[in-house]
Formats: sequence, C-alpha cells, structure tokens
Amino acid sequence: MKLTEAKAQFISSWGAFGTHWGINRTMAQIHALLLISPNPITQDDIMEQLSISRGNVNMNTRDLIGWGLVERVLIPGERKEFFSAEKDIWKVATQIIKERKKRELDPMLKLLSQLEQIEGDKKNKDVKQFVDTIAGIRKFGGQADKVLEVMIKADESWFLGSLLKFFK
Amino acid sequence: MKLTEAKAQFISSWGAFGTHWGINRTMAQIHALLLISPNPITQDDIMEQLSISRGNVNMNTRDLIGWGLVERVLIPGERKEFFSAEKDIWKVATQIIKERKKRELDPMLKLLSQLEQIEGDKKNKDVKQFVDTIAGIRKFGGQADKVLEVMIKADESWFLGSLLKFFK
DNA sequence: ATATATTTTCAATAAGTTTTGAAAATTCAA
DNA sequence: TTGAATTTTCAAAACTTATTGAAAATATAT
Repeated sequence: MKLTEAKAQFISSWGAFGTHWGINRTMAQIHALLLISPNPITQDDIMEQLSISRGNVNMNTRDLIGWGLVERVLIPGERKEFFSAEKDIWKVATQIIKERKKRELDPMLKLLSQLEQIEGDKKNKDVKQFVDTIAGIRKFGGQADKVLEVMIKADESWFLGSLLKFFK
Repeated sequence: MKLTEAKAQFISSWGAFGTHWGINRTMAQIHALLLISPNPITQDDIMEQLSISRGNVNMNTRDLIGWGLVERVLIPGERKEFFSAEKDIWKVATQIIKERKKRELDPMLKLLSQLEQIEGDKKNKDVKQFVDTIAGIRKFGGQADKVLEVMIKADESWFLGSLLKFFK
C-alpha cells in the first residue's frame, strides 16, 4: 500500500471511529490529518486535503482546540494561522477522558445523587427498584470516576506499567 | 421529589447519556424504563410510558437484546411477550464494553496493523510521521484491549475491590 | 381450519445534524 | 487611515438518522 492510499484510509476510518466517541466525523478527520502531518498546516491545506468548506474547517478546528487536542501555531513571517495536533497518544487519550468525564460523567453523578433522595415508602416495590437502580449506578459511576481521575493525573508509563503488571 | 417526576428525569437523562455511548436515545430510554421496572413489562407498556410507536419499541428492544442488555420473558398464561433488563450495573457495563470492543476497537486495531506496513522511504518525513502515528495508536489500543479483556472476564467484587485498594 | 391477538417489517416521513458559502468582522502591512 | 488578506459567523441547504403506522407475517385459542 502506498502512503497516499494509507493516509486516505486512516483519515476515513478515524472519522468513522470518532463518531462513536463523541467527536463528529469531520472533526475526527481533521484531527487525523493533523496527527499525520509532520508540520503545522493552514485552514486552506485542510480545506483542500479533505475537500470541505472554509466554514466547516473553521468550526471544527475551533472545537478541536476546545477539546484540547489541537493548537494554533504562529509561524514568524506568515500571515496565515497554522494548526498542529498533540502527537502523544497517551496525552490525546487522557485529554479526551478528561473532557468526557467533565461533560458526561460528572453531570450524571450529580443528577443521580438528587434522584436518590426521593420521597416515598421504601417498602413499595416501585420505589425500592428505583432507589436500588439509582444507587447501583451511582456507586459504579463513583468508582469509575476515581479510576479515571487517577488515569488523568497519572503518567503513561507508570499507569499502564503498573496496571498490566497487576493484571498478569 | 416524587417518584413519577424522578422516573421521568432518570429516563430522559439516561437517554441523553446513551447517545454519547453508542446507544441511541430511544434505546437508552427503553433501557432506563426497564431498569427501574421491578417486573417485566410488555411492548404496550413501553409504548404507553414513553409515548412512542409500536415499530420503534420493537426495533429498539430487539437491538437491546442484541447488545445483551435485555431479554424476552415468557409469563405462563400470558399471550404477550414481556421484557426485562439485567439489573446488575457491573454486568451492564461489562456487556457494553464487550460489544463496543468487538464493534469498534477490534476492527480499528486490525486496520492499523495493515496501515503500518506501508511501502516507502522511512527517512521521508511524511512517511515517518505516518508510521509513528499509526504505531503509537496501535500500541495504545493494544494495551487498552488487554485491560478491557481482563475487565470483561473479571468478577465484580474481585476487580473493583482490588483495583480500588491498589489505587488508594 | 378460522378467527383473533400479537409481533415484525419497511417505505414514507419527520426530526436532527452537518455543511456550505457568502457576508461581516478582524487583522495587519504600507 | 486604507485596503487586501484572513478568519469568523450563521441562515439556508444537504445529508443522515430515527420514527411512524399500516400491511404482512406469525402465533395461539377455540
């Protein structure tokens, strides 16, 4: 397989993959393109390589910056802005985990603790099943939260090294 | 807060949450309803409680069964079919992890190993960046795969108990 | 067998999301 | 300043995905 073909495959698959991970197709494709670009590139480069409009590139690069995965780079003597992606996959992963925890897990845990304090007879089977379900999810979510918290703060080699040794 | 209100809140939030986890809104809402129902319920119950059509209920319960989260229950003397959800959240989580690993991570890792075997001069910086990126993702994915594999097989109390003690 | 209840399918439609592109805003050099 | 280059915005259009509902298929009782 040649580089051009492999690049196209990677960008397309990373895009499809992204849709399962809370990142839209185009955002993930732009991210893929930046991951395999050795040097920072411009809006126009992205437009051309992915055949998408200027507005689309603009919105999605902004979102990628919001996710902490991409940064604007200023190149001396150049008028245009350049973009560059974090290349260390461990950092990419912890960044995504951090954002998703903030956007999804934290609000869900907050809601669950409210829902647990429901009025009503605990002997009623509907009330009991509701409270038990909420409590179960909350307990599980709380534990997941702790694990993710450690991951976010941990250094890659320490975390994976220890975890894998532990599981051997 | 009263039970009725709390139920509605939970169903709505679990639905929104599901959309971030590869499960569509309605599927997640049906799942939520089943999680808090002490007894198995019918298609008609679901239609009524969520105000959705019969076809929609049918398709989504089928998908939930496909995900291994819900099962059909036959109640002696009843003509209709009943549905019931797995209530143990650990089992729910490992089931989702197992399915998503199969549907997303495994195919991605397979593709990456193909892309790594690209033709071309390794000294060319485009080739180098491409190969390095793919290798990095593949290595990380492979490690994640091992961790998930262990989680799927692990017993709840053993896994969470040990993991938490380990992280203390 | 026949009638009736129940479930499944799927084309049409509705709802939701993403993309475009041109106009407005901003930046920067002369 | 002015004007050219560049970036940003956002309403309309294109595309994607989810939902409906009625007809077809299946199951069950008499």
